[in-house]
Amino acid sequence: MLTLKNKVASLIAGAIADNFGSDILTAAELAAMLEYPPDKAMGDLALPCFKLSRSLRRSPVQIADTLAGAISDSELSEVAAVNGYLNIKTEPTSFAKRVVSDIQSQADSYGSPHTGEGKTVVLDYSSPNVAKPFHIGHLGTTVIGHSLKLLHEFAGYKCVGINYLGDWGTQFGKLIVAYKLWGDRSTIEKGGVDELVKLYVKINNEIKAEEDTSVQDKPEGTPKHSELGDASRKEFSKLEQGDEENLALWRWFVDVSLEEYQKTYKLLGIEFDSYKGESFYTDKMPAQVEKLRNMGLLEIDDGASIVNLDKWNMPVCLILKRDGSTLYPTRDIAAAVYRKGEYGFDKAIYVTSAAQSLHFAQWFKVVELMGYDWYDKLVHVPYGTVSINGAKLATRTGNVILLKDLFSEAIARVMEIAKEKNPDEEQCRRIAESVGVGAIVFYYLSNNRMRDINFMMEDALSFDGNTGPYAQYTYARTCSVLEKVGRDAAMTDAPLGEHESALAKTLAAFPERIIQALADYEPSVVTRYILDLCAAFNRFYHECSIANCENNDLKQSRIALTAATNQVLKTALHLICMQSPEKI
RNA sequence: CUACCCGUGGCACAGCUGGAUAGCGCGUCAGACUCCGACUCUGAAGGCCGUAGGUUCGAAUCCUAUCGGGUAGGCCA
Repeated sequence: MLTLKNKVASLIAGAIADNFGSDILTAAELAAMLEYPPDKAMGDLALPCFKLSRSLRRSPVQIADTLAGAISDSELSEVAAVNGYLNIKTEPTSFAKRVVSDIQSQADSYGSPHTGEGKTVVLDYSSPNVAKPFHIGHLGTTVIGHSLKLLHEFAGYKCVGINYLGDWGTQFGKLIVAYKLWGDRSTIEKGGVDELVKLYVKINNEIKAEEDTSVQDKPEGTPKHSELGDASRKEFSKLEQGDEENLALWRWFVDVSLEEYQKTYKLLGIEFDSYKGESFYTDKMPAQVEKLRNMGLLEIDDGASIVNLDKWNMPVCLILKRDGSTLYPTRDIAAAVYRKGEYGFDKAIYVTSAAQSLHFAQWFKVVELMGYDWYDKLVHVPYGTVSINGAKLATRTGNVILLKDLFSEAIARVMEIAKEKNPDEEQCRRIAESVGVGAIVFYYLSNNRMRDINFMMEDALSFDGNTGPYAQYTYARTCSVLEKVGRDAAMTDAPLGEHESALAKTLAAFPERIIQALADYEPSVVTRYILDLCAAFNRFYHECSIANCENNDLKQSRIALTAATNQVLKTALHLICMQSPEKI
């Protein structure tokens, strides 16, 4: 695919060779030097010639002047030298013609860099803990992870989405005890994961109370103790040994939780390729521990087995507890080894909170020390923490918003508005789901993932300004216009105005934004592109009549531009987990 | 104490592989629809880019120091 930058870069490369007899810079290097001028009056592309000054041994002004006189092309209307900058303007009509015909011919694949063909990437994201609330804190990993999956698929990668469920650990011992004491099958069948959470919270409170009582009036340092805690450990140990009753309960808890998470995933249009959770890897850890021990990487420190990472300026990585049981890093290493064997990935992406950055840096290093040559294929993609309306998330104080509640609130608000326009209840429901959920997703994916996000309900559900509904509304508008005038139109030679050519330039920028989004693992690049495209289209739409345009050639061009916008918008919305309803 | 992340108009954020006059949205103020969907568009006010040095022809962007906020740091995940 020949982008404008590449084309201009090769023209410049040719001009440099002709006029300075130098080929020290390749077209690709020149393309990287090209930039977009701050003011469109200056041009559409610019080359600051300061960068060439040293290697060509001329002054920037001299270089710019020479190049300006040496470059001409049918797609370029003006090449001018201004204070050491080489400013290039495109000829709007032929440029737009090429962009739109690219979009028409490539359709759904327009914008794909095709860099992933024949490669596999596994993405580990969402990964909620069974029998714990699935709340707004999980939104980041879920939507960033899925968007990255879609982006990689778009680039041609074979993708494996893994939901690494938190489905193992001592919490299940607690849950089993709680269920046996206070639980009731039909209540849980009816109330789902919420009921499990209630049981879990209740037993944790009871254990804490017992522990506090146990040390009352005792000397300082007396170990805390609780009957329920003991019982829980015992039940978990039975579970580990394959006790049938406990295994059945555990399986059931997992199923009940998963069933509910699926509803949320369905709203987001997410499906995972694997739900192998922590439990799956329990029997795969000993081999890795053995390998570590054989390689002499393990040290015993205060009874625990660790890998010392002093040399890399990191705290020690704990592999085994004093009692010999495994830890988080152990399981992650075993999982990575398994996945490498199973999928032969070219890249393994983990999307988790930035709070876990050290943990990932540590076990990635351990994988390297173990001699696995794919250690550099592991990528941690962190994101900032979420607070709600300025306050931290806290289950205890009730400052949590469950994802299902968040989405139903959003859907309900859209329903209110949609009802007025759409009498058909079923259709109304579908629109409300895609717009309501889309509003939340768009809001979340609007900013740099590393920034801590303060989730403002009012802003997230707002319909004005740079929002999901604005983007979807713009898409619906393109559909509406095209329904009226038809989709089949090609660009003509009719001269274009500033709004048409601004739109064409924005459409042309899509491929490089996708490349950037992939390079930075940053879905917000796509979100921001969508806003740019919507703004360009809405300006065009407002100023230029499409259906009622009297000049038929111009009308054809405008229809073609609208169809191209429709195509690119649809692709882009999809890449950030948004639906694109044709009517709102 | 140590490491990482974030500090840009009242609010919430772009721009950060150095480049020409720092952008968008919300809010505020003033405008635009006999016209393809007004959930749209146009204009104005509002910022010495946390602070101080340094590198450079050129710094919001790179380096150093410092302040403020967040997160993590051996038996949780």
